[in-house]
Amino acid sequence: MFAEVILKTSHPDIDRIFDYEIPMELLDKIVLGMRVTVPFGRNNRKTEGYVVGIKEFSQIPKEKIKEIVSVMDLFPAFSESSIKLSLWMKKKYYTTLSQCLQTVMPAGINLKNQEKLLYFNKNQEEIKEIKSQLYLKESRKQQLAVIEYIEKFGNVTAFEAAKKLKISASPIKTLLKNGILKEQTEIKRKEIENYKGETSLPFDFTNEQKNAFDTIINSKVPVLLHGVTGSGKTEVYLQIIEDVISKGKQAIVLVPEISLTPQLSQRFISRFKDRVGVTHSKISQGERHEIWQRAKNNEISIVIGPRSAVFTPFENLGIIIIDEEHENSYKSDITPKYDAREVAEFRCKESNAFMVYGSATPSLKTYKRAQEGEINIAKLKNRPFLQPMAETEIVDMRVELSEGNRTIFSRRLFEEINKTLEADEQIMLFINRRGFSTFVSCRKCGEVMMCDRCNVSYTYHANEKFLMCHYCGGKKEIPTVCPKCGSKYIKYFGTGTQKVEEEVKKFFPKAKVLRMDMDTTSRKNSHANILESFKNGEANVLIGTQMIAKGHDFPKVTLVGVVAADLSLNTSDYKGGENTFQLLTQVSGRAGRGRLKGKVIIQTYSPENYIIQLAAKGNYEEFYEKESAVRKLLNYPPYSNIVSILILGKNERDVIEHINKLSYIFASKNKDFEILGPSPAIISKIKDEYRWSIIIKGENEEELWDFVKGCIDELNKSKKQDILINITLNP
DNA sequence: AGCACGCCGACT
DNA sequence: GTCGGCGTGCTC
Repeated sequence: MFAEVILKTSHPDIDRIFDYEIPMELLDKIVLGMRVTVPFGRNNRKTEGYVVGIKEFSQIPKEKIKEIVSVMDLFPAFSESSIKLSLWMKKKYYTTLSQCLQTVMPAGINLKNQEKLLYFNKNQEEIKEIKSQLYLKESRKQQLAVIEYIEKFGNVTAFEAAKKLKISASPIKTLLKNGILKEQTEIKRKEIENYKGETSLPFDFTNEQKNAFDTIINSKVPVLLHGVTGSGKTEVYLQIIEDVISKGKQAIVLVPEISLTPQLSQRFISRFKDRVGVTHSKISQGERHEIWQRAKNNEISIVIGPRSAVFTPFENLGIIIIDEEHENSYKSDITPKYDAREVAEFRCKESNAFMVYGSATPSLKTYKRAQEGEINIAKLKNRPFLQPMAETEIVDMRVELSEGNRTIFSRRLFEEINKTLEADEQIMLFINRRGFSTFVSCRKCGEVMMCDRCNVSYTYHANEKFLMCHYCGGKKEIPTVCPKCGSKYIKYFGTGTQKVEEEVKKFFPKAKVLRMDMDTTSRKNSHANILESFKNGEANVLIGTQMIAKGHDFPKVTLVGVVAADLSLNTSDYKGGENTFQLLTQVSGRAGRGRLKGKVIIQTYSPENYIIQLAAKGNYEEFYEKESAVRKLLNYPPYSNIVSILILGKNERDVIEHINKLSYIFASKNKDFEILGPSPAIISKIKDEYRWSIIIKGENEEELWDFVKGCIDELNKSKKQDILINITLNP
């Protein structure tokens, strides 16, 4: 018998099947999905490999074929369906099959084998008794030796004990089988506690919810559940999952890491108790592996987690729900750069499962698909248990300036902060800053310096003193007066959380302020600590970035202030508008979550901007119409696909030389793709590495991908060693 | 990716 | 006459 093996070593040249003979003694152990060690290369170096096929005959000349050395685990690391998924990912995300298999494999699999230790499964008295029994039976002296070894040297692995005592694994296996010893991973896992709290019962559906439920369970294609915050999406999820698991199937719920709050998991746990497994970045590799195993063994039926949970190895998958569908975190930023939404659709199609996208502000891509009938849609427009959405007010900061207010707070916001503090209610001040790039705008008329060609803001380069469009690479002098109104108040825009904190302390000395951003949350758990102390009322003002916008419930917050909506609107990429709409809608949802009515104040230099106006009204449909018209006009996604190619290296001249070469290859082969650049990346240098990029737009994703891959392959032929090439689809 | 092979210039 | 540079090619 022969095994088809993919090697762990990930390089395009060796990312193919190698045939190995299965030795007699391993015949019964080697099955599809097993991790094995094989000799590879001239030196027969021991290499990790994955069995992706088993066959009786091999085409490879007999003298070339080597034997598998050993198996790495007791059970296969992946199934046939995950091999199929990996093959699909390889093609879709331009990586090696080896990388994809490793992504699909259980987290912490290496740990498990190395760290499994032997423990006594009986108390001291019982052990004493067992020892004396063993002593009487001469043939089991080896078992006795194992027990005495553990008593003397503490918990060791089975492998270690056998080696030290120069015995086989068999006596240890017998001890395990008879329940005298048990194996446990060294990483201390929390015992899976039986849920003792109250069981939450299903709510009665409103008509809208009932309709949504019916749409989902009758749909053969994904369903977009478009529901405002507080419209009861979660209850719909819960009851559909109930329905799915009652049929013996399983459910995966994906949420962005940031909104995976204890409240949310608690809602699932109190409904489904120990049928639920929750994963997130804070849990250990050991616990992750535990959840993976329990899912595989059908001990749990529901897994909630961030994007990697999409690989949960349920064998009878019934539904995948992707909450907050529009979030960027569903895209992996490391290779393979998979999109959990696409992986989910693939898995659902394969196993005939339901698929739900949930969002209050769907991505344009998903909404477009719904509009075109490619997927179905269900809407939830009412908030059955909550106050109506908070009242939203837009304040024109240009007027503030012209009337002599040069502070970062408008008079209206100032007034409302005072009122809220008086009433002993809470305030959230939100700085919707994204990334690092800064733009230049006129504080008198609101004019923003933009690249006409690409409809994105010019990025301000403080060191070199010029403006640059990072799409087409176009440069521009920084104007000294506003080209539109002639005012001299034209300058780069940047307000940070620290500045806001200083100002709050200056103007409202009595306020107790908490600040949450990258600086204050770097320490472990400080994120949760800050939110907790705000919730407990230890402060009355919380200042923060995106982090504070998502998912949290603060019943005492009645005022939300968006200090400068322009910050996320004028970013150097085409998604600025979409992101701003989503963020503003989300922060607005933070006000008035309890019994008190909320108020939202949005400060901006462009109050006439449709994004800000429609976000204030909560009018998604009109936002979609307007924004998608702009995208269509400028040939941006979802009406096209964009590939961004990034070239990195320590030597700037080499980087530029490579990007120019690539640019030449593109130009010489190009048919009808729009090619922008080369230009320095938005962040042109990170950790001493220079970064240049080229952007290509094309209508058909596959054609564009193939074209780019072909050109990159050609560049690779003459590539210097220390140059890295990074390509991303629709970044 | 690793690793050996192999063909040229700078040394003991 | 040998050591070591890294270009080329192969790995079941």
